[in-house]
This record gives sequence, structure tokens and C-alpha cells, in this order.
Amino acid sequence: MAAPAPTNRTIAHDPGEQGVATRARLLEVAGEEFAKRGFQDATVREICRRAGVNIASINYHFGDKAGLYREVFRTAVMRFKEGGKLAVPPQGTAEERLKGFLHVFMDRVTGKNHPAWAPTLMMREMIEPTEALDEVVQSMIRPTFFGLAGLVAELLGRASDDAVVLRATASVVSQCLWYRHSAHVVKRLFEGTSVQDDTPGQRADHIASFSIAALSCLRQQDGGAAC
Amino acid sequence: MAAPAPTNRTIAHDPGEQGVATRARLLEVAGEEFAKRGFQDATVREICRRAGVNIASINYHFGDKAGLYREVFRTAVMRFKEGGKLAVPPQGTAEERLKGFLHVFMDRVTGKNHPAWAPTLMMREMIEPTEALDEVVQSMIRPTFFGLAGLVAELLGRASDDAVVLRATASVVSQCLWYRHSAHVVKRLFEGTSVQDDTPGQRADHIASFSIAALSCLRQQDGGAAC
DNA sequence: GCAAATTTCAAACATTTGATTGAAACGAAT
DNA sequence: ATTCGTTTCAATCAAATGTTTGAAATTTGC
Repeated sequence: MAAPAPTNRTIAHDPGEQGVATRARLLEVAGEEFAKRGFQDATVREICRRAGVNIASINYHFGDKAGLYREVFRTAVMRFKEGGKLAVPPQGTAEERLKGFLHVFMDRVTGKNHPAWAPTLMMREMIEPTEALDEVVQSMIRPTFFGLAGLVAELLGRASDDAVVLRATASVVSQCLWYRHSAHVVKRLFEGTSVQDDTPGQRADHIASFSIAALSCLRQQDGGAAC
Repeated sequence: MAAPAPTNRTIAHDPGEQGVATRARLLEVAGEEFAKRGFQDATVREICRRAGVNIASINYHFGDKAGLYREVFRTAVMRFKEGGKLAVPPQGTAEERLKGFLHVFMDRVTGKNHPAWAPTLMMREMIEPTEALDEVVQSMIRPTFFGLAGLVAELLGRASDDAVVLRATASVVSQCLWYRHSAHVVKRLFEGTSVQDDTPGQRADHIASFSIAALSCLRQQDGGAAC
């Protein structure tokens, strides 16, 4: 994905009302095309055809193709954020809060509060990171991860920067993310099995059980007890 | 990634000795380029330049660009398989066998027994699946997953097609795969933390502890005991 | 209604890309 | 040394691609 490289094109116009509508259509279609095909394979002609606008509109509104991509990405990140901060619930036992978090996280991972194409775009970014990934990690992933690490620390009775806490936090989030990243594999793997039609909620429930069991057991082992 | 679509080009030549060397160079370089840039963005000119061969060689040896891609993919899958079947060790307690499996799996996931570019190519395939993904799931992923499910079933005292077993197996493998799929995120996220320089072995050890704790605890809960 | 700003348009452009082609070079077998 | 098969070569081609440009159309503000 050679596109999101910096360009010398920095001028894009502030839109009037007509411009706003055109921009919105372009962003939505481009999001789909970039996600589906990747930056290089997605063409400005197809994007414009589908959006019903003239091909020069991309340069007029976004500077160039790369500018369009960057705006698409920014839009996706903003949408993620509009869902609100992905924080650990403030009320309840530690176990309840973990379960609550996992339900919200799983919903978020699965598709709530962002355009359908946004996760795929994120996955592409993870294969070929640009500076945009740094921004995403800093403003979204890190706060979420370390917020959860606080709760894991509580459950383990350790400091939240402890290596065991961080690894255990990774163990928790990875279970959720696998269903997103490996969705095509999961579909094929589970076809015809008893978990083929699992809902995000069912998965969240299981992950909560598995993780809470692990954490409480590890905590007891720390106290010298066999679990 | 529009490339791996079927083409009408089926003729490629069986190689003599010179051809074997040329093919090998092309496959290696193409693997890197396709992984790094994706099919569309990788160009036959750059691949040939780097391999030190004439541009017509691709059509001569592989039929066309798509044919080269398919052969690259086949090569990667073969290399994975040459590492031997990813099976649960036959000896030891169930816990020891799970730990042993996780170490081998983690090594495999992290980079042993295949070209450095192969996992990235797999990840691209997971974003835009082709028929090649079906083959990979069938011949590699499924046997590994359900082999592990047998061990998880043993640890849980349930049938190996039970929903809880399958979900728990997913919980185990996902912890390992996260480090591969989210490698760029993990690097950024853990920078400066106590787990920044974790080895695959350390991660496998933790995942084993976490998972064994979870499984034994879940088993006790099944028996009516609090864990 | 008018002038200025904004937006869109169609044609054109330069470059890139995968594929093709006839010939040359090379290797293998007799 | 010769013939045949294999492999590589350089030039060429057709199509696709992102970008540009001057003008026309539309919108906006007074």
C-alpha cells in the first residue's frame, strides 16, 4: 500500500453545502473500495463512478488519492471514537466489570459504531503500518489496553505495570480480537459445529468465564494454594 | 487483491536446470514483494529486477503474474507443512502436552520453518480470501485446531465436539495468534514496558499457565466446586 | 440581479503496467 | 558439429491509471 505516503498536495477546499454532500459520498464509497481492494487496487474512476461524481472531484476536495485515503482513515477513527471511550465499567465486582467490558468490547470489535468497512481497513493498516497506526495505538488502543490492565491487576493483586498483568491482559483481549482478525477462518473452521452460530454475546460470555477462571486461579497460585 | 483470480493461462514450462534456478529466484523475490506490497502493488518489473531475470521470464515460467502468485502461495504452504504436522505431543501429563504444544505453535507462529514473508502473505489472504484460504484451512488449520481440541476436551472432561471445548480451544490459539497478527501493534503497545522483549518461549509459558489455570478451574466448576 | 466563490466537467496528458513477440543465446542429445 | 528444445532477451503494444487544465455550471452572499 504505497499510497498513504506523504504528498506535496496539501490544498483541499473547505466545502459549501454541495461540497459537503459530494465529500460525504466520496468518503463512504472510498472507504468501501479501499477496504475491499486496498489502496492501490482501488481506482479513482471506480470510486467516482460509484459515488456519482466527476473524477476531478477527488483532486478538488482531497488533493489527491492519498489525501482521500487519509481522510477516509480519519473518518473511520473518528467513528470508532464516537462510540465513546472503551472503558471498564465503574460499578460492580471486578468480575462483573470484566464481563461488562468484554461484552462492549466484543460488540465494538464485531461491528458496532463504525462503518462496516472500517475493521478491514484497520487490518490492512496492521499489515502495512503507516504513521496512522501510531495515532490509532496512541489514542485508542493504548488507553483501552491499559485501562483493562488496571482491572486485571486488581484481579491478580499485582501492580498494573507488572509483566504478568500485561501478559494476562494480552491474553484477554486477544481472545476477542481473534474473532475479528480471523473471521474468514473462523467461519470455515466452525462450519457445521456446535459453535457455528455463536453470537458476540455468547463469545463474550465464554471469554469472561475463561479469563476470570484463569485470573482467579493464577491469583490463588500466587498465594501458594493449588488451584 | 484482484490477482489470484483464475486466468486462461494454464501453460507454464517444466524447467530444466537453468529454469529451476530462475524459478527459485523469482519465487523468493516475488514472495517478499507480494507480502510487502500486496499483489496489485507488487510489479513484475521490480520482481524481475530484484531477481536478476528478464521480464518475459514470468510469463514463460508461470504463465502470468497471477500464476506466479499462486505458485508463491503454494510454496509458502508447502514450507509450513515441511515443518511437520503441528500435533499435540504424545507423551506426558495433559498439562505438559499442552505446554509443549504451545511452545511449538508459538515458534511456528513467530517464524520458524517458513520464509519470513509467509505469515504476511497469509494475513493478506485472511483479509481477501481466495480459494487458497479454503485449502489452508482444510489441510493445516483444521487438523491443528481439532487436534488441540482433543487435548482441551481431556482437560475439561468433555466431548471434543462440545461447544465449551471448541470455544476454549479458540481461547487458547487466539492468545498465540494475536502476537502474530497484531505484531506492529504489540511492538508499539509494549514499548518501554516490562514485557517489551518477551521471547516466544516466555509468551508460550504464560499462555500455558493462563490456559491451564482456566481449564482446570472450569473443570472444577463443572464438578460443582468453587474455584 | 449581479459578482465572486465554489464546484463540476470533459478532454487530455504522462506514466506505468502486464503481456506479447520474434529472435538470439544457451543447453542437451546425437 | 549439428539439431532440437529450452531459456532469455529487447522492443513493442494496448490498456489502465492518477493527475491536470481551462471552461462551464452552480452556489453563495450582497
